[in-house]
Amino acid sequence: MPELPEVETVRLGLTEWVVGRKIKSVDVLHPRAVRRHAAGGADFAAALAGRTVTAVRRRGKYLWFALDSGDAILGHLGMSGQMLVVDRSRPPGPHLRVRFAFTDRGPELRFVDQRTFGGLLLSPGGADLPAEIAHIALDPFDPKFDPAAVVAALARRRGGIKRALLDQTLISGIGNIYADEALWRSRLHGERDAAALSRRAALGLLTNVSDVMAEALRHGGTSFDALYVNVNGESGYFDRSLAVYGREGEPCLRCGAAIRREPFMNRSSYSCPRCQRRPRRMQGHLLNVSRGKRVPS
DNA sequence: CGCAGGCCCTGGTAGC
DNA sequence: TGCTACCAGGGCCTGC
Repeated sequence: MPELPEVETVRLGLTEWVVGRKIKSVDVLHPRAVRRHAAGGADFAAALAGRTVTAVRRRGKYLWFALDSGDAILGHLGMSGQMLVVDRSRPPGPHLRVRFAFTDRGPELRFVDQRTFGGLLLSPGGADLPAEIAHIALDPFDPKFDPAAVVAALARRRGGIKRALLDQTLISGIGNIYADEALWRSRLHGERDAAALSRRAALGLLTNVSDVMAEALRHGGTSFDALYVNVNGESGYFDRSLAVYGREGEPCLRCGAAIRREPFMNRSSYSCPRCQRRPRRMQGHLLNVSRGKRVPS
C-alpha cells in the first residue's frame, strides 16, 4: 500500500524517466481512473498532448507532474496504483488504466491500478501546488514541516492518536503501516487520546514517524504484497524491517510478547499487548463486547 | 465545525 | 472442486 515512502520512491523514478519529455498522446482506458477529472477522459487526453513535463512533485501521498503550461497532472495511487515506465512494445497487463506516449523514442508511462482507488486529474494552474490538494497538510519530509504546530494541533484534537495520525489534514503521508510502526516505537496504543499525550510524547511520536518513513525510503519502500512497485516494477524491501504490521502472533522485537491484531476502522491495527497498553476506559469496553460481562482487572 | 462511519473496488484466499 | 465470504484500505462524502 503506497504511503509516503512508496510515493516518494515513485516520484524519484518519475523524475529520472519523465522530466523534460514531451507528451505525444494519452489513452484513457478506464473512466474510473479519471473520475475526478470532471470533463472526462477525452478532455483529459486532449489537454495533455504537446505538453512537456517540467518536474514531478509530491505532498503526502499525492504526486503531480508539473507541465510547461503551468498546469499539472495530479495523481493518487490509492491502494494499488502503479506508475510504470516501460518499453512501448511490452504488452499491456489487465489493469492498465492510462497510457502516456512521448514524442521521443523512449519508454512510455503507464498508470496501472487493480482496485481503482487511485486516479488522475488535470489541475489547471497546479504546477506548484494543485488547488485540489491545498487542504492537505504538510508531510514530515517537507522542509516547511513544523512539528511544534502538529503537536499543538494534537493537543486540541478529540479522539484517538492513531486516527489523528491518519488524518491527512493534520499531517500527511501516513497510512496504516507507518502509523502502527511509529506507535510501536513510541510504545503508545493507537486509541490513546491524542489530546492527553504530553508534549514530549507527541514530539517523540512525530520523530518516530519521520524516522520510520525515512528508513523505509532508503529501502525503496514497503511491498507488503505485489501491489506496490517502483517505476521499474521492482518491490521495496522494508517489509523485512516492519516491527508489528502484519506480524500477528509473532514475538514483539522488544519484549517477546505475541503481536496482536485488532479491528480498527474496518481494517486492522497491529501492536504489542505488553509495550503498548490499551487505555483503561476502552479496555473495559472491549472486554464487555468480546468476552461477555467480565469485569476488567 | 469536528469527528465517526460508510462506501468505493477487485483479486487472492480461507472455509465449507 | 466450486462456490461464498472476507480481507486489504485511502479518500471522499454524509450525517450527527
